[in-house]
Amino acid sequence: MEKKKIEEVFSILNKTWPDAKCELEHNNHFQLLIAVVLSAQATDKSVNKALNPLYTQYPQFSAQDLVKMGEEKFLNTIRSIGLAPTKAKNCLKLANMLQENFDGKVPLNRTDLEQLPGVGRKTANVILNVLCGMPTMAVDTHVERVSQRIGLVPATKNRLEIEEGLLKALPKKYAIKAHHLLIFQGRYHCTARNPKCETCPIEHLCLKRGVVTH
DNA sequence: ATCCCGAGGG
DNA sequence: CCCTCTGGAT
Repeated sequence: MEKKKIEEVFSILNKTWPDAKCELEHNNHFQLLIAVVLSAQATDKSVNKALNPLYTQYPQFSAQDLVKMGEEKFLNTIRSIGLAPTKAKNCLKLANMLQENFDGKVPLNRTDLEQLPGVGRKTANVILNVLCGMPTMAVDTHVERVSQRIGLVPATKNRLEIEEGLLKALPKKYAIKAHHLLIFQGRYHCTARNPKCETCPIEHLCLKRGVVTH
């Protein structure tokens, strides 16, 4: 898609969702990291629902607190989230690694983040974007679907290609916010099933134009 | 390519 | 009932 049209897409998305931001509740870096790890193949609503009681009771819940709590108890608090046993195991190991290697703090660079269990490129990109204001592009199910439907980048299922294509095509003005604009478009409008094409604010710019098949 | 796997929506 | 959700590790 031409640069001018891409700029128009993000301009409209920005007007549609001026307050687009991370919707995972957290009071500190560690809580956000845990929330993002738990959000894999799960809605942020379900993650907030499971973590809210914990974070309300312990507003500064930290890596040390999670280690003290233990895997079994933590698993019970997150049971309502899909893939819970794997995630609980990863979170405990992650908390231990933070204690041992990073003074209990969340490392704010890609290399260290991606060494942590349950943390891959997408999660690292979210952390760097939300906590550091870095212009990263976390490509998840929403960003992949939306950017492919609109035609922002050439058709591919390779998420790294999509990430690089988007970063190259993005107007710098929206470099930091773009990720959340695409998330909101995907979450509330360009949904996987039954997308609301009839009332889509960028329908006239979309490659699909209401002929989405899946 | 396949496995991990619960709630919510349609 | 079936599909989807801010993926990651093997």
